[in-house]
Amino acid sequence: MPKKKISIKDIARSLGISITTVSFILNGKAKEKRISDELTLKVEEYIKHVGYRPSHLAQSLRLGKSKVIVFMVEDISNQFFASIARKIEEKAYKNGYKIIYCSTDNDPDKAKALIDTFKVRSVDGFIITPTPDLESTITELIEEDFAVLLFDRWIPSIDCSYVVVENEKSAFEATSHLIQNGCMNIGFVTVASDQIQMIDRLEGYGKAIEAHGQNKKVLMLPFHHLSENSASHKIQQFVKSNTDLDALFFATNYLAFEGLQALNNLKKQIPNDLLVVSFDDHYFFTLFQPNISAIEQPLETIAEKLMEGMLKMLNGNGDPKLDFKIILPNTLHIRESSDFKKI
Amino acid sequence: MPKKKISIKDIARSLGISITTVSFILNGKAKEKRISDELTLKVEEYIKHVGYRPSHLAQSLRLGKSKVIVFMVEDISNQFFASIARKIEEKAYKNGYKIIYCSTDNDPDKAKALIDTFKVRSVDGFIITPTPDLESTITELIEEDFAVLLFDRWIPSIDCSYVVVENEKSAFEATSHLIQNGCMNIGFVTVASDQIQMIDRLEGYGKAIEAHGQNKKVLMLPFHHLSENSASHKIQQFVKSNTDLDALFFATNYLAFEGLQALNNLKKQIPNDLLVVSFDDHYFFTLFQPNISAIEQPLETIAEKLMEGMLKMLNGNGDPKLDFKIILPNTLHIRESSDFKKI
DNA sequence: TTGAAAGCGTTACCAT
DNA sequence: ATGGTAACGCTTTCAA
Repeated sequence: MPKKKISIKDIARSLGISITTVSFILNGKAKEKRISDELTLKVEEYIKHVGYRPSHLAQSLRLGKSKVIVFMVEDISNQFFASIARKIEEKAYKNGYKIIYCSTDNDPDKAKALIDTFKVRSVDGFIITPTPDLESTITELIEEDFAVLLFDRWIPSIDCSYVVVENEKSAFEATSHLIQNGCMNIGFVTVASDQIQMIDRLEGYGKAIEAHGQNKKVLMLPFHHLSENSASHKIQQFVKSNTDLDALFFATNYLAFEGLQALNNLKKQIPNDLLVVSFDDHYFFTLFQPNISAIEQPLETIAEKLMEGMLKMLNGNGDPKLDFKIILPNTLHIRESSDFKKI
Repeated sequence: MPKKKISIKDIARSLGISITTVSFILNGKAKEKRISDELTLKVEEYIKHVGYRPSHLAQSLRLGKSKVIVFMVEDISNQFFASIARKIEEKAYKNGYKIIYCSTDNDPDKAKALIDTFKVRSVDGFIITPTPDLESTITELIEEDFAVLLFDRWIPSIDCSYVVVENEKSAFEATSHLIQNGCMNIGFVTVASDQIQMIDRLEGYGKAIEAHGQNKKVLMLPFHHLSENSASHKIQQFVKSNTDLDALFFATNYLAFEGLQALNNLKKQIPNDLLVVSFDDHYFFTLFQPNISAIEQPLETIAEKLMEGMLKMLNGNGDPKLDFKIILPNTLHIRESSDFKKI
């Protein structure tokens, strides 16, 4: 027997008072509206007694705000996104927001369809890792007064708030670190993608290489079908055909995993034959023997900033088009894979 | 300039017809209600023209269904749960459902608070990995006619649909496999928890050990504060103080990770010094050298069954208390860590 | 074949 | 100090 759902009206009727009064008390406006303490107390007790809970649905409809934030990422099962999801969740709930997630697979059509679904006036804000070709969709979103916050990557051509990390700088640092450790031929393994964070990482690598008068050796893996371990094969080819390679810098951790597989197949020793560094630290890198050097993104801070920005936009005191653009520094963890002294 | 939100009323007014007619056409009841093809077409075109989208909020309020499912797990950043989340998402969206996620950290109070939050009539169903002490809360949920589906673990004392895997059987198999490979002293590493799936795994291990007249060697790690690498330390102690140990069976993959760390610190060779098997396969296990044998849960099938069950309950033709109890088989992947022939 | 109106549960303006 | 009521956007019964 379903517990009978009780509404404000029921309360009002039972207590012989009006809906308005109950509503005022519920919303803490008892004092302001000068409702007697006596009645207030009586109502509050009754409410607790019958276990009344207001309907968020009705409130949302009435107030035009749903207290729902969409968290749209490339793939929620990716450790990086899942970790952020975990951290954001807490902060959101603490502020009375719920989070709906969805994955785009970096497919623009899917992303657009998803955004379209959510635009149907039932969400307040969007936290998005934009796929390519999303400029107009996002611009529309902003014009329609949704709170929009990009992260992981941003879109240079539009004016939209974001939270990202220093991709170029960290890639530059990591590459320089390899060079300082004596590497003369550093290969960079990345995916063929016009995602800005990938371009920035490549850029950082390139600048460091050029600054030392070395030559760039870049392996661009096709973006799709990476999962079939063709990636590992391709990396093997790359290493075999570039016999003078003395280091490998992976643009993401999943590329590094494939790469480690490849190096293992080739019986290459790390760091004796090749030094290794990867973007995106992972629990696994410290478990692996030897430990793999990696650039750690500040997950906690990213999540914090994300919620901070979102809440600011949502509670938008005044400025609706708040300019919230955050670029966070990373941490390079130098481990055994790129430093003989650590071995 | 926010695009003006357009409602059924606007459409009706613009076209000089009634709201009812528009609603009927929108809901595909034009034929049934015998509205002229002419008018139907006109309305449909107008709707497309102005880009009208119905308000889910208002529909939900009216229909008493929100098309939202809560996915409540122990920790959404855990690879296992994140993977299921990813797979469920797709199926849900395809059926017009949205998914709100939340993590309990296996804390009953948190779980209760979360459920309480969602009960506020704005969700249709719950997919839950129950924490301890949740019997009454879940029973209530069911009584209040929410669709409830447990997974990963279930609650023996209450009658509630679930999707789980054959924990005991697989643990039995894995243990037997170790015994067949000559192990005489198999240690079982688990967490001190009364989660049924953990108990079942221990049970499976125990039965296999007993069936061969061997002795049980169980290490129960405290459930909380596992992250500080005390777990690894404790496993080291365990291995050191049980010198005759010739195999380790980990009840979950994160325990295995800690264990591998520990074995590495102790300079133990796998499989020469110790064979290793773990519950819950992980990408990492095939990357690690040597590859680690593991029991793989059928993620895809779990997600499939979860959505299948959920949809059945939600569209509940007749039976509201549908008895949807699924127990899925796992796959034991025998790899180098437990089989000398594979090396 | 179409329309009026009630009702879902709120909030907030305007009365009293 | 408290109450009546419109409105949020939709579905559906009943009437015409």
